[in-house]
Amino acid sequence: MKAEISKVTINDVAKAAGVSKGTVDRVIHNRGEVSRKSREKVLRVIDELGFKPNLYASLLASQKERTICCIIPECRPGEFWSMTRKGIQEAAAIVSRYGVKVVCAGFDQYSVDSFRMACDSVVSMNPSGVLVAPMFRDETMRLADSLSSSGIPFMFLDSKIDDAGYLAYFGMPMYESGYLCADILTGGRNIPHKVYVVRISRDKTGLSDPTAARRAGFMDFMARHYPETLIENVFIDPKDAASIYERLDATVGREKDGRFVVMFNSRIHLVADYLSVKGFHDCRVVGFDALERNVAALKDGTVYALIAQHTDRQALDAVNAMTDHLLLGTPVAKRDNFIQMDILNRYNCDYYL
Amino acid sequence: MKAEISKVTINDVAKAAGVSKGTVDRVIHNRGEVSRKSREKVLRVIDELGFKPNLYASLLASQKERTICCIIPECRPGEFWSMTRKGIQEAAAIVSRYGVKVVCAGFDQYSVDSFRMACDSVVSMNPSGVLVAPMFRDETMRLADSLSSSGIPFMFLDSKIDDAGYLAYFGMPMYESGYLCADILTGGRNIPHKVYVVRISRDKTGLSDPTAARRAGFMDFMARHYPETLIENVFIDPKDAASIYERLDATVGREKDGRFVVMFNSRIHLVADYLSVKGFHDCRVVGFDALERNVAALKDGTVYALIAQHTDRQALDAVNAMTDHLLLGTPVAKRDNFIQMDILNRYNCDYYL
DNA sequence: TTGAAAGCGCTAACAT
DNA sequence: ATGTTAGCGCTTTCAA
Repeated sequence: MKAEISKVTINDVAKAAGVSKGTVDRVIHNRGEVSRKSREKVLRVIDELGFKPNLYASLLASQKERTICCIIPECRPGEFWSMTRKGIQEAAAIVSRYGVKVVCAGFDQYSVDSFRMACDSVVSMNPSGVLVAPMFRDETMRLADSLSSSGIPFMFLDSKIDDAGYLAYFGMPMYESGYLCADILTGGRNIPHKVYVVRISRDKTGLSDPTAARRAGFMDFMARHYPETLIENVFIDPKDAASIYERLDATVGREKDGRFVVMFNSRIHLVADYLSVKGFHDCRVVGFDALERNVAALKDGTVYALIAQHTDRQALDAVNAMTDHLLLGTPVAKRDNFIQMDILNRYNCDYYL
Repeated sequence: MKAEISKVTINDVAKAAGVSKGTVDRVIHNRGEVSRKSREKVLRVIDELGFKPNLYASLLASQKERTICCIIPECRPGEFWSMTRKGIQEAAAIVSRYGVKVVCAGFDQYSVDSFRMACDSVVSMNPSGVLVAPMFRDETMRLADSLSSSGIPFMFLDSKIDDAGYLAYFGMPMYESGYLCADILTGGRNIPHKVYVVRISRDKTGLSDPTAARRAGFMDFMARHYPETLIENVFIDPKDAASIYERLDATVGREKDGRFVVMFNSRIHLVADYLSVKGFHDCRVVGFDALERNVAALKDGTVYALIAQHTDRQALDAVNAMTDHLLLGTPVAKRDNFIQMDILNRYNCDYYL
């Protein structure tokens, strides 16, 4: 939202160009009905005088309303997506003053059907712009096509699909975050004998795994710097607490040479719970995202570090960018907006939001 | 800037309360001339209808201009304060649309006189609000008194003076940043035999040292976790390159047991230059702030980590908060706004801004 | 193709 | 103490 308030008004322009306000307005919004001659003259005068329309007067007069739809996973308080939702809320409050409404269409991140339904409902609303967390590739492509053909701009949040014609992307550089994670996990210790990568077992196939790139970055770092270190995957089901303990007991629990554990999603607190209950204190544990439960584990020393991102700010930026685009017709400043990766430990986490 | 756009207008309120727009307006801005009875009625109706004045219509109509003055050190590109200035610029562009002007009064951060002059010039402008980096205690108190007695609100940036009646503070938690710094410096290595603290020698006395609290945090951490470690202060003059090398040669250069070096201001690049020229690669170096030259040293491996803060965002937040306060009369959301401390290493610095 | 005029919601000067 | 009215800069009919 960069438009400068300018002292030059549409009246000044009209006078200087020898036409009426109406004509100037028609030129500004190129809605035709203007002779080439007047058009050129007005354009020249606008340039000479440095006229910038007053956005607020414009909004006041037009009383136009726009709607931005967000297609975002549903979640419970404290879960990953709640931060994003918070950012969207905040943004909604701000842009409401420009006559822009923000509405969310939620979906179950483990259900293609629910994603499809969310997409359909959004398309049927004929929104001015769309923000979407593209959890399912094919359905996202369908959505993208549908929106594109209606001339509705859309942006990706958190992850992206490159060959969809998105207006902008806001998210973390995933591969690099895995690389960073490996550095932190291994930094300043003896060479780890083995690293446990705890993963969520997904029963459905066809789900796009948003952390795949992160895992790749991690593996590349390890292969390069610690080729001798063993990597063992441990699959758990987040909904089945008992089985988590079982699985971890059979793996991490048996380790004798110093426990190194990572997770690439936001659920490291599951591991922290286990370690804490078992009284394992000699571990090096690194995870992602500053969920309350993760930060608690950071503070009590069970987790060594978290790699976090301000998804709320990310969402806010996205909504703002979309609003700018809608109101000002601004071509977005940057197409791929990579958020910074924040390293959190027990000493700086208190000041993280 | 949270005000919701509301469908209820001042006309609706006037009608419902059985008075005129003028009276409603008087009540809203409590500029007297209203009978108790009308006043109460209007207030009740406002509450019932949930009326929120349309800020833009209001701004449009009143054509009022306000000025925020910033008293900030002068600096060259790439230096610490240039980030802050950037944030102020950005904020200025945004709030200009609310008819708020932002002007900067610069000063030489090593000269009390120049600070005093900046303060005086600001006071004489009779600004609507003031942002100040309180580098000199006594002069800042003078400024605070003067502003307070004129009813001009002011905020502190970067550091603060507790017993001045500031409206808000935006900055880093300095003590904690020193603690964090010590943790990073010592983390995952053998116990350091000695740590070199490189400091700027200031010839003038009476300067408030903004990094004193940070140093205290650092020392406390060391005393607690590494009581055996020696701490040696090395004073350098940033303007005298030759003497820097001399001083470092005589200290850091002679170290045999692994070199640990920190600086508490933004000039760690001076040390990095030295180490790099000398070809010392076995060092653990930690500094502050993501200046270009510091980040360069981070990337080439000379510096191990930087603790950084987004002073641009900080400044932007401050200007926004002041604007809100001026326009909406909002009591600031938080008085002490501690910015997060960002840990930068070679793997995440590319995405830092 | 163009101009004139009536607002949008609010402020402020002027009446009463 | 209160109502009336003329704008603020722009959009949008409606005529011409």
